[in-house]
Amino acid sequence: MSATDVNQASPQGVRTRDRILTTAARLFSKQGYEHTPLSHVAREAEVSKALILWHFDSKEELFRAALGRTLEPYVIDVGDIGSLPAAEQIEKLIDLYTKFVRTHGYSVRFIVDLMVRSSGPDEVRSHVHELYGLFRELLTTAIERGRDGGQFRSETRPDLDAALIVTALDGILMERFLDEKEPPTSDDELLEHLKKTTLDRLRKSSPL
Amino acid sequence: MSATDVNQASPQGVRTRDRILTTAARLFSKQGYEHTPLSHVAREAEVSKALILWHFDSKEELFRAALGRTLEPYVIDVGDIGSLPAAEQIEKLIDLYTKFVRTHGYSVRFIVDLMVRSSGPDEVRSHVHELYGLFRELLTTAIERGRDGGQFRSETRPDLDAALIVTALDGILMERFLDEKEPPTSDDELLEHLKKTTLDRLRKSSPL
DNA sequence: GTCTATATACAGATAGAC
DNA sequence: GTCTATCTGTATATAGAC
Repeated sequence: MSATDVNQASPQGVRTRDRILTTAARLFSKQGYEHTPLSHVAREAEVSKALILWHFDSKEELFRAALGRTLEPYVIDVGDIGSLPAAEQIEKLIDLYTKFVRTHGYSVRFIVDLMVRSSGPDEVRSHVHELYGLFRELLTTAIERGRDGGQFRSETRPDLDAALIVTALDGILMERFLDEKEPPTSDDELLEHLKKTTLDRLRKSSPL
Repeated sequence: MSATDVNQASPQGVRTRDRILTTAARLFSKQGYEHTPLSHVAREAEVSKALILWHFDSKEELFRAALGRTLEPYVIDVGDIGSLPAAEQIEKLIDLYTKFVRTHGYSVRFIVDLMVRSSGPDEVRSHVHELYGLFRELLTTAIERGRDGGQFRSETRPDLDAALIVTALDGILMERFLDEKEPPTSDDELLEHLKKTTLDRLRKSSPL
C-alpha cells in the first residue's frame, strides 16, 4: 500500500504531505528541478527523504504534484471588465498581465524556463497555452467591440493586433530576464509607450 | 603540467581538443548542461572521458570553453544598410533578427535558457546584452534618420519606438517556444503585421 | 596525448524497525 | 506515517600505464 491509494490521509499525514508539497514547489521554482535534491526538500520540510518517497513514490511524481501547486495562481480574473470602454479594457488587460508577472516573479521564471526547454509535463504546457489563448481572446474581443462601436478604425485586424500586444508583453517579460540589473529603458516607460502607440494606432483620429 | 598551460598543442592534440569542443557545444546546446554527462561527450567525440578532463580540467571549464564556440555566430552584420531609406532599414533589421533566430534555433534556445535561469558565466550574459544594445541602437538611428529626413513624424520617440520593436521581436521568439506545434498566428503573418503597423505609425501620413 | 582502471561522492530509491 | 540504515546507479575526477 502506498500514499497514492485512495484510502490514506490520517490528519497528521495530510499536514505533512502538504508541507512537503509546498516546500518542494518553493525550492523547485527557486532553484530548478535538477538543482534540488530530495535531501534538500527533506531538510527544509523537516522530514526524512524516505518519507517524501513514501508520499510521492518518486522525485518525478513529487515534481508533477508540486507543479500543480505552483500553477494554482495562474488564472485570469478580469472582474467586471465588460462594462468598460474598449480602450480602457485593453489598458486594464495589459495592467493585469504586468501585475501578475510582477507578483509571481519566481514561478513565472520557472514556468518560462520549462517552456523554453520544452520540458515538464504536457498538462502544464497546455495549461499555459490555454491561458495565453484566453488572454489573447479577451484582447481580440475588446478590439472588436471598439471597432464595431465606432471608436476604432474599421480597418483594424483584431486578431493580429491582439497577438501583437501579447507578443510585446512577452517581450517585456523576457527582457526582464535578459537585462536584470540594467534595463535600457524602464519597464513602466515601455509599457506606457506600448499602450499609447497601440491605442493611437487603433483609434480613428490619432490625436498625438 | 596540463593542457591549459601555454606550451601544449601538438598538431594531433589540437585537432582532438577541437573535436571535443565542437561536440560539447553541440550536445550542451541540444540537451543542456546537466543532461549531458562527460561520458556522452566522450562517446560522440570518440575519446575517453579521461582525455576530456586532461584537456579541460573540469566539466565546468569545458562548458565555458564550449559556450565561446556557441557564441561565435552571435554577431551583427548589417552590410551596407546605411544606404537604404529609413523604412527599409527597419524592415531589414527585423528580417536580420528573424533570420538569425531561425538559423540558430538550438543555440538560441540554449542561450535564452541561460538568461532566464540567470546561470552561465557573466561574459556570456554581457555579450548578449551588448548585442541587444547594438541592435536597439541601429533601430534607434534608423528611426532618427527617418524623422530628420522628413519621412517620419517629428513627434516620434526613437529610443522608445526602437525598444518596442525589439520587445515585439523577443515576444515572437518567445512564443515560438511557448506554442511550438500550434502557433495561434503564424510567425510570418505576425512579423508582417509588426512591420506594417510600426511603419504606419511612424510615417507622417498613414496610408493604410 | 591517450588510454584503462579506479577512487570518490552523491543522487534516488528500498528495507525494515517502530 | 515516520524514521535509520542501506543498496544501487551514475557522475566527476584521478592514477598510472603506454
